[in-house]
Amino acid sequence: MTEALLAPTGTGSARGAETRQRIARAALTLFAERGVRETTIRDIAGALGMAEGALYRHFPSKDALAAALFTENYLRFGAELQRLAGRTDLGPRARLAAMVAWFCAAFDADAPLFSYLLLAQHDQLARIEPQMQTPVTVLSGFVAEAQAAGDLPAGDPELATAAVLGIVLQAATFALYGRLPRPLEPHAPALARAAWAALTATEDPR
Amino acid sequence: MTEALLAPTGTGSARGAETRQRIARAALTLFAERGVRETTIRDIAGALGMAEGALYRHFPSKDALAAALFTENYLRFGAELQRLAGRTDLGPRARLAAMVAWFCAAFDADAPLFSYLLLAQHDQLARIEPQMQTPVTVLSGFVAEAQAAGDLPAGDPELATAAVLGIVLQAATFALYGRLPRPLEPHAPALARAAWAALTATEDPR
Amino acid sequence: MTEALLAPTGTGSARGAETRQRIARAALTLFAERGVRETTIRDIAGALGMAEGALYRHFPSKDALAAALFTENYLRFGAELQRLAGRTDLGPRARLAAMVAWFCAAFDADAPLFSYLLLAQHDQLARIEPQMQTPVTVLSGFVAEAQAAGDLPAGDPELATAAVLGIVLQAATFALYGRLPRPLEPHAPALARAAWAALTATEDPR
Amino acid sequence: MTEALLAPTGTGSARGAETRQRIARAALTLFAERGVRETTIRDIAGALGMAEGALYRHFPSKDALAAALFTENYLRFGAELQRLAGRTDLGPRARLAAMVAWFCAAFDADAPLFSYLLLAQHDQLARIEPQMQTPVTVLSGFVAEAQAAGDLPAGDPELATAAVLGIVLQAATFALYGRLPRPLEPHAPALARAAWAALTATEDPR
DNA sequence: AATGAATGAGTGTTCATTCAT
DNA sequence: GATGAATGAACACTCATTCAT
Repeated sequence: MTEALLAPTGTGSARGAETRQRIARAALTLFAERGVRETTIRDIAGALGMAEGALYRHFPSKDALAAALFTENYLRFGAELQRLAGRTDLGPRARLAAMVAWFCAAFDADAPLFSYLLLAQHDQLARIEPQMQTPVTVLSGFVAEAQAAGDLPAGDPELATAAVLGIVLQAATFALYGRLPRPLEPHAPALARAAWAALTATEDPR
Repeated sequence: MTEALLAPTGTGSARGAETRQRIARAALTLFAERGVRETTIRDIAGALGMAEGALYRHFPSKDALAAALFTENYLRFGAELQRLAGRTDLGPRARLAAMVAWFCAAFDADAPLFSYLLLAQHDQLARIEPQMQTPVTVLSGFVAEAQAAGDLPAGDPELATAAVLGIVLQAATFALYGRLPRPLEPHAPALARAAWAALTATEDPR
Repeated sequence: MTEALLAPTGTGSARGAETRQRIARAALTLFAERGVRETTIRDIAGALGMAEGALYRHFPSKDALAAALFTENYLRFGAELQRLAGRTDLGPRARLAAMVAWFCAAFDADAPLFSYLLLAQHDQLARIEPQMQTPVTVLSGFVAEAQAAGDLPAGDPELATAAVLGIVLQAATFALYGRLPRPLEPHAPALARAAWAALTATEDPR
Repeated sequence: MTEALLAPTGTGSARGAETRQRIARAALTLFAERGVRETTIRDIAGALGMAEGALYRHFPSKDALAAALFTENYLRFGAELQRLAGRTDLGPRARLAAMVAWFCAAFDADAPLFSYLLLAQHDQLARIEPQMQTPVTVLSGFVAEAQAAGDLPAGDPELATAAVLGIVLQAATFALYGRLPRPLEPHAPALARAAWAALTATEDPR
């Protein structure tokens, strides 16, 4: 998961590509920890033990670094999730469980990346083209289709999407703040159960 | 809800208190919209039509303003929520529904405040003393007690808390980004249903 | 001449306007001496004994300062010259002499300004709208009209304009480098004579 | 004219000398277009399709390159001009005409070089030793001698030199900015006439 | 109380130059 | 000889904060 952090946009020299990866990694960690704005180029360079100016050989600006970090990985997350959402060999509940488990595994594999992409609020979202496939649109599409197919009770698909996404992301947030123990994946079955229950909740019994 | 934005810490002059309120309101709106770091004192002063230096008559620093805005309202949110959580005259499901509805109403009444307190990630959280009653601790306490009392199936109370909080906060996030229509309160019953379902979800049927 | 250096675009406070003038003057001197690019904000602030950041309250950027310094004064030069070019009560030779004398006086009154506007090569010229009246267009118009009216022998008006302008500006350049003594105005009659002779030069006598 | 751009100071390898020439040419073009300060080593290297570090095999620093480019060619210009000024077989007017024509031809042959040497303002001038023969000193010497010999009316020789130089250089400037069509050489006779007229202008007729 | 000019410590970025490969 | 990554000292600009008025 980590090796794909930043697509090889650069020169191609082995030295250069490796350095670019190191910069991306250090930046991501700091961005996730304190936010993009509160992370300085000096911080990143310091964490790597290199001069500030050196970073600019590998990406044109801090903004561009933050954007590349976001866009590329966000879309990759979307694609990976779509692969699970499209498993028509599985029933809807199993697909949902697979997606929930994927979120947990992604968090465990790279918490800073997960946090940067899914838990922080950026203006980076503005750079996402409306037709692109993101984790949110994949989840939303899955719910809408399942409702249309009668696999889920009718309801507002966005509200249902919010419920599923919220359950998963808030668990990750709790893990990040230490309210939940890591890794998150052991909790995946319970979270999937909760998510499915939320999706299938109907009128109050009276 | 709005009048209590910032407790009257100052001199006591009516004019002064009013000005302090106006500053708090303008700051909150900008903090919620763009974040604390990306809001300058000049921005706040400009929004109010006053000089930058004047703000320092009413609070000692930008950080102190951000902290006061957070702490006081966060704890007030906790207290208001606790009032609902403690309604032992109601059953657990009704209490949960009341809390979910309260979240929705709070969002509708003051979205910038809601966003600043509950959707943004700050270091402000670090200023909260561990024993203080916050929205999160109230919710967590409610879930733990209900599980202990047998009103909810046994399970990890933090995971269950995350589910409820996530459902509510992600709905608010969607509303903020325009994925859900406002106001949020009409969605409260559906959200409460989803939250209750998530709390009561048990083993996979086999 | 100097008081008009920078039109009062700013706040209006007496303090502020005066400081703006001091900044404009210091910047102009340094820009004329070493060029815009090789003058740093630190240089200007240092020459004034103030902090660098202070300059930014009075103009938005170094480029904007250089542009304002140029445009406003360049157009003012054009207007003052046009006043002389339009003195139809005088014959063409007298008008030319008046314009040459004006150039000399302008140089003597404010050599840095003269140098910045007329002797340096900037991209600032690009900011001048084509229809605006500049020293060059005024001179060119005068020559073209005089040729059309038969007051000057026919010929390429631009070439003739270049001759007059060159005579005056090169004298100023020599004065700047110490090849000619200052002030320049005592040389005005001789320069006017040379300019008139250049304008009226016709075919080689043979 | 171009081959002499930069004297072979280097190792002596044919390849090396050729590369040095290519660097000098690319640097000169950029220096003339935008100025020394606003041209980066990267720009030059980029224009040549070579790496930045490679340039340092051929000259010790950017400043040294700019200085060599200036000094050598400036003195060569002086020498070429002196050859014409010394043509005692010709009368003074013919010699002046030859020098004016030479300026025009030099501009047409290599406008970037002409511009860099004669139209831009550098500190490079400071590196010229006072006794060296430059275009300016040659012209000045010619005028002074002609005045002393009675070939020209008495007058301030520097003022007269400024007139001649100004006529020629301003015409080149106009050609550079597109106010005059290129090539310049067809204008040489008219410019020579104007220059001679300026040199021979005497008292106002009364 | 209020104003807004001034300060000073940063911030992102540039670039001539060096140097390991 | 050539490459391009790395350095380090600027540079233009920002902004929380102070202070004379």
